[in-house]
Amino acid sequence: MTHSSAAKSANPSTRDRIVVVAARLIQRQGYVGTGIKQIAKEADATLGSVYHFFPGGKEAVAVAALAYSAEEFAEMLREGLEGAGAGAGDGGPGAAIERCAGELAVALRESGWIDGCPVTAAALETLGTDSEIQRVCAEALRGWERIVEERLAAAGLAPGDARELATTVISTLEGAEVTAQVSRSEEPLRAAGRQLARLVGTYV
Amino acid sequence: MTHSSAAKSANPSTRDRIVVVAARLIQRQGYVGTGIKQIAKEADATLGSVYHFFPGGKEAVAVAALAYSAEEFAEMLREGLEGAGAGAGDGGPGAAIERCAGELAVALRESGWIDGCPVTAAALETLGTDSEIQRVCAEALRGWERIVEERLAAAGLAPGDARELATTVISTLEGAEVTAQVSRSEEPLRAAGRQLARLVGTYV
DNA sequence: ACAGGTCTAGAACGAACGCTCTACTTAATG
DNA sequence: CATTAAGTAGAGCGTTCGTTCTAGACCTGT
Repeated sequence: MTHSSAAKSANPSTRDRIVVVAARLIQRQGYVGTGIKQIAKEADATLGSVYHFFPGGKEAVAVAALAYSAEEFAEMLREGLEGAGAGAGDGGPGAAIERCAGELAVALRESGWIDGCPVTAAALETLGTDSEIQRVCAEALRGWERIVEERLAAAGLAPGDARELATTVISTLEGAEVTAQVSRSEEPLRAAGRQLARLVGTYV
Repeated sequence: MTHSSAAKSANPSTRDRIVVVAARLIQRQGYVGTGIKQIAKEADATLGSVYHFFPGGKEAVAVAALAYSAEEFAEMLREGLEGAGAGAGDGGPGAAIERCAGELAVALRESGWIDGCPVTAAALETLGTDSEIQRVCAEALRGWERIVEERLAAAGLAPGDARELATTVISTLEGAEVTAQVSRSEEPLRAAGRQLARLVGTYV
């Protein structure tokens, strides 16, 4: 780790401010819809600073921003899932996943339905290209799946079941988030949480 | 219906060509990433023609294109689900949904992983705005949910269950499609299909 | 023949895009 | 104090964006 890796300290460096602002803007407006100049302005930086820290230009900024967003989301996922022990005392992994979906729903509503999944928008826009952005998004999804998979395995599921279920959990949360944003309602995420809990319940 | 509503006839009108081409381009590159001039060029039309048929400009073209894509997808969904009768002779609605997921996976692979859900990309990009595009995307999702809901209700599910399951099915397919595109693999859609079939099976 | 829509054709506009460039200020090191 | 690197600052490059505009081609009814 370097001396400053986009931490949310009280006095973030210029580079960190650029990464954090870019992450938020890309999350809301997508990769194509977010301009370098807008990033610079909202991060209280200048164009010169942006190109100083990211000689690779817009794509390099986006890669750093997406990696940051991905880790942020992974953290949220880990915290949300760790509450569920291996036993059934707290409802098991199904209840934990349902709780995660609920948290996502609340956060989404509080943001005015605009702060959705940080990588979906960027990933879809750059599908045709062979950009580095693709790789970061793919890694993010794999990483999130792995977190869920380990949680399910810890709850006693067979490795194959845990793997396939984890993939589906991430896909469902992803899709439910989009549906919730478009319909401006918590219900898709709530429904997805309940159904996922029911589905997980059929394995334990 | 008018005399020509973007039908795939042998001699499509200029307007229809614009709609079809715009639908495909927006599906692949998103709303912001697709230019009016690119649409005109690939549809063998001129800028003048585009603005003649769509005085509302780019947004009007996108609205027509998304409505067309939405109906196209709805058709596919209806055909995929109608095979499943009310009885369990053909596996029931769960198997039908799994078959739909399989069809999506094949079509996605054959397109080189670029022809995903026609409305997701556009919906995410225009979330912050109060554009008409939003409304079309929301209606599309609701329409697809209704198709699945009716299919589940016809299979004997309670109205409440059918509704909530339908929402989850659409969300999951949506998310699994994105995941499949990003990871360039059929597996997310296959897994989602199997898990959805299992989930539906717990109701019948 | 002629008038009046419908449709085609593309030049041109102002704005915004990503990016490059030079000039300036600050900080650390000999 | 001199030197060098790091970081800040923004004007300006060429390009592309969505849109507007004028002009011509085509068809139909009288």
